[in-house]
Order: sequence, then C-alpha cells, then structure tokens
Amino acid sequence: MNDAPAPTRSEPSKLQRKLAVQIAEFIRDNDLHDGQLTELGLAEALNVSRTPVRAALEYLAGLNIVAPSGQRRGFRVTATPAALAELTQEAAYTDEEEALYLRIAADYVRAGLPEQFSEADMMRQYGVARGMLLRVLQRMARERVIERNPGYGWRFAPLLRSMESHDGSYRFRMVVEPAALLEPSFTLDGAWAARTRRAHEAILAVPAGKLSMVRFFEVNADFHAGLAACSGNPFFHEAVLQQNQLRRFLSYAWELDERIAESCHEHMAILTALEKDDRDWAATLMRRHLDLAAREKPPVIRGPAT
Amino acid sequence: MNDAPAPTRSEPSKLQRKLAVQIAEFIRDNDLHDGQLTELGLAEALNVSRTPVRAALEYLAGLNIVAPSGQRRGFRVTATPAALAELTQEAAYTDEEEALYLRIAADYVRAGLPEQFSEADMMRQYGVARGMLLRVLQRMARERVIERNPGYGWRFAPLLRSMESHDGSYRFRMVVEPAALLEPSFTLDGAWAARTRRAHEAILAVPAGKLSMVRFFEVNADFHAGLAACSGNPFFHEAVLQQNQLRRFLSYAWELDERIAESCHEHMAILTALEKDDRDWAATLMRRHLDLAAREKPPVIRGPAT
DNA sequence: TTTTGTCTTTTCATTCTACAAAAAGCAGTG
DNA sequence: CACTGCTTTTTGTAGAATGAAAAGACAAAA
Repeated sequence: MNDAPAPTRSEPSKLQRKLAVQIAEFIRDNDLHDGQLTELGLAEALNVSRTPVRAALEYLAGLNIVAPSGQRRGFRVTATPAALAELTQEAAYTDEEEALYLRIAADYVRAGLPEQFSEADMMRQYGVARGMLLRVLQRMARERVIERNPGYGWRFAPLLRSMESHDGSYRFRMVVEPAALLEPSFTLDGAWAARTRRAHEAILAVPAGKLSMVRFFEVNADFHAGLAACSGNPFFHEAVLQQNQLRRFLSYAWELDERIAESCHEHMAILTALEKDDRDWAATLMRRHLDLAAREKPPVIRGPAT
Repeated sequence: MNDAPAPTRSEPSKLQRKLAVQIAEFIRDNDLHDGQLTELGLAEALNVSRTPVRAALEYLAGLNIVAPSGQRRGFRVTATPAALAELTQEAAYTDEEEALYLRIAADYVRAGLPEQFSEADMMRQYGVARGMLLRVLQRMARERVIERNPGYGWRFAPLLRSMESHDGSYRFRMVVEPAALLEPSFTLDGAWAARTRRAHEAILAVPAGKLSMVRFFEVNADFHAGLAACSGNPFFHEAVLQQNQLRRFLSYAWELDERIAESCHEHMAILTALEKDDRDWAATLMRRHLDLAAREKPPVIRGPAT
C-alpha cells in the first residue's frame, strides 16, 4: 500500500501507529484541519513523551497527511477529513492483534472452539507466537470474555454465555442506560452529538442491501457509550462499555435485520429529546428502544463445541 | 506456624494452597462435616485435575483437617467448622500476592505513590521480583484500579479517582442494587442468607471498640454481592463485584464509624423482607440503606503524591 | 519563550531454556 | 464399578539476557 514514497524509513512501531491514528482523531475532534500541531502539545494530550510523537508525525508526513511547516515550526495538516477517516478505518483492519481477536471471536460463534482451551492449543490452531496470543487473551480477560482456569488453561467466561441468552443483558441495560440520562451531572456533548447524528444519517443513506453490520455495530456502540459518558458518572459509562465489549465479541453472530433503520430513528429521537433538554422523555425513549431491541430474535451462536 | 509435624513434605504450590482453602469452603457450604471426600468429586467441583486435589488433600491431612478413611476410600473430614474457618482466614493473610496488593493499596491511600509509575519504580520500592509484581498489576488492571499508559508505565485509573469522590459510586449502586432485587429470576439462596445473617450477628456481638474494619468490609461486600448473585442475572452480580473491588482497594482509608451497627441492622431488615418474599420493600430498604451510607463523611484519601 | 534537534538514560518487550506442576491415561484394588 | 496409585505427557512459569523504543535532559534555533 504505502511503500513507494518513503526513502529508508523504518517501519513504525505499534505505539507509533496507534499514535498516528490518535493524532488523526485529535485533528478531527478539535477541528484542526489546516491548523498547527506541535510535538509537545500532542505528547501532553496523548500522555506520552515526545519521542514516539515525532515518529508518528514523520509517519503521517510520509502518508501526506501532515507536512512540516517551515523551519522549526511544527507540522501543518494537509489532508482532507475524508483522508483522515480512511486512515482511522484502515488502521483497524491492519492491526494484527485485532485480527487475531476477531478470528477467535468468529470461531467461537461458529462452534469452532471448545469451552476450555490451553494456550498451546491456540498457538497451534492459529499459528501465532505466544506473545501476541497472550496479549489477546489478556485483553479478552479484561473484557470479561474469558477467564483463567484455576489450573492450566482458559475458558470462556460465564458472562459471555449469558450474554448469548440476550435477555439478562437487555434487562441490565434497561436499568442502567435510562438512569444514566437522568444523572444530575448529565451534560450533552454537542460536538459528539452532531458527529453521531451524521453517522446515523450516513447509515440510513446506504441502500438496504449494502450495509455493513460491523459499521452499524460501531455506530450503535458509540451511541450508547457516548450517552453514558455524558452522564458525568464514570460508573455508568464503564458499565455500558463493558456491555459493548461483550457484544462486540459476539457480533459475528449478528444478521442484518430490518430493525436497523428503526433503531437509527430511535437513536435520533433520543438525541433530539436531549438537545431540548427533555431528559425524562429521553430516558423513556431509551427504555423503549432497548425493550424493542430485546424482542428481536436472538443471534445464532452455536457456542463452544462440546 | 505449621512446620513441626510433617516429615519430609514439600511445600504446597500456590494452586494447592488455594485448593485447600476451596475444599474447606466446599465442606462448609455443603455441610460435609464428617462426610466423605473423593478426589474425583472435588476435582470436578473445582474444575481442575486430580493431581493438585490430591496434593491439597495431603496438605490438609498434615494440618489434621482431613484424614484418610481406611483403604482406598478417600478422605474423611476431621476438623470442626471453627478450624476450617481459621484456615480460610489465615490463608488470606499469608498469601504473598495479596500482601503486595494490600501494601500498594495502603500506600496509595496514604499518598505514598505517584499518580503514574513504572514497573521498575515498584520493583525497587517494594523489593519484589518482576513476575509477582506483574501478576498483581494485572489483577489491578482487571479490577479497573490501574491502567497501562500508552507508552511506558502505569497510572491509577480514572475510575478509582471517582470512586474516591464517593458520590457517583453510590448513585450507581442505588440504581443497580435495588433493581437486582426486582429481577424476575431473583431467588434467595437460603443457605447463604443464613450464613450472612450469622456473620452480621457476630459483628454486632463484638464490643464497640474492638471491631476490625477489614472484617466488616468483607461481610458488607459479601452481603451486597450475594444479593446480586441471587438476582439470577450475572450482569448485576458483575457490576456489584466491580464496585466491591474498587472499594476494597480504598478500604485502608476507612475509619470505624458509628454506622456499622445501623448498617448491619439495615442489612438484616433487607434479608427479612426477602425471606418473606416482599421484594418491593426489600428494594426500597436497599435504596434507603445506600442513601444513608452515601451521606457518611467520605473517607480520607490523600491520593497520589503530585 | 516556545519549539524542535540531539543525545543519554531508563524502561519494558522479547526470546530462550530449564523446571515445576497440572492434566491425562493406565493399572490395580476394594 | 468406583475410586485411588502411579506414570507419562503437556503445560505454563521463572529467570536471565538482549534489544528496541520511550522518557527525559540539554542545546540551539526561531
């Protein structure tokens, strides 16, 4: 893809690639198109030192997304918003770790994995080094998708199993998510709301058959998490994030259904209510929205092979 | 402590010690005093193979808690319930990993730790090997107490900081915990309820000045988690467990206060309501209980040194 | 004064080997 | 047949060395 222009540029490290994406998001979120970027500013915003920021900027320069602006004056954004979005998208696909995560998720859903498994099993099955596998397993453990066995091996976590049943999850969310909207500290983040609304409209604009379920999932997850974040109470936010993580793991089991459009409209109605500061009504709509979604036929998960 | 009687017995491994404790709990929970234990039965119940179970049983035999019952007929319980409880208690104190966890927690509360830190910092400060430190840090990360920095190092998680503020946490719990009691699948576990009640009575029986805060914390945490478990919806249970974990980390900041007795009475009132299957009233009492607790003056946490 | 360039120090990821311990299978006893 | 004793196989962990890369400090330029 991008191996032509650069002279003898060493490959960016994982962190550097990640920072490149984060810088792109930083530009987007702060509307810095054609604005200035300084190493120190970015380093502080992203909580790292200047060293990896510089490498990331050079990498972005190689992609013609930023360009050095004159002598000792930092970098200037040269890419369009569209190009930035593309970078963000592409990064998600080319991340090896993410790829392994998704392969495991897909196999789980398709009954390709046993309930319990050992690290060696997985290394053989997926042909990856222990290090990477371990990182992925640790991530899954943080997300409560798997757990360690007391002795050797791992197993898919009970929480995941009950996520499959669909029911308890929605009941939990029907308690938590409307309540988040009613928190006294709730403040709608206007910029975020506008972005989300655009994303929903974009989905509605796609012709019926051509919609990517993955894309809808991301927009949907971000909607629910974003609202919880606005509550100003991190515990609500955390709870929603955790639900999202478990749902993402199972997302391969999802099928396109006719509720997507309705769902988008319900989301937008909730946003509208919140923009009018009618939080009671927004909470009611949210409860209703989740209730309707819960009635969908549950996804097909063959579950672990036994 | 226990190095006199055994002949040339090799020290039990970590898992074996853990299993020994779990076997003790298994005996207690299933009322197997003077009952029979088989290797296979225990192995299946605890989700491990027979090998570590045998080692754990031999270890317990060395402590005179179980004894081989005749030829090839497994083991027999010989210890009193009290002795079992003592084992469980002691195990918690002598676990090296737990000890490190608590030291870090205590230092955090007493402003002995910076907001961000590196693994090497910690290895120096606590004089432990990387392996153990890493395990403890991973555990803290799972519990959402700390997070990795994008580059090097770790930092105490935002969630922990807001736990300190006390407020959001209680508001979250006031939403989740009463709702758990109202779940359709809620079924009170009678055996657990009886045990919990006894534990509360034991606390009330202790003379005012002599109460261990740690002990109260454990009983309190188990009360809330146990009820959530009875809801039959694992997501409620998980949410409460997570709150408990964060609270435990900060528990060094707690001071003995006069509300302990009241708190116990409130707990018991909730149990009573549930035993009469009056779940609405139990939920109301729970909400009230949390509301009162929230009004307590927040604990003193100096927070990280800056 | 702010920002980048350069350099040094520190930190952590990785890899390897050896080893302890858990799982799994088989044999034998009541 | 149910259970334990014993052996073999497999697994994961500990420890040490290496190297890549992030942090941090200082100098220099705008």
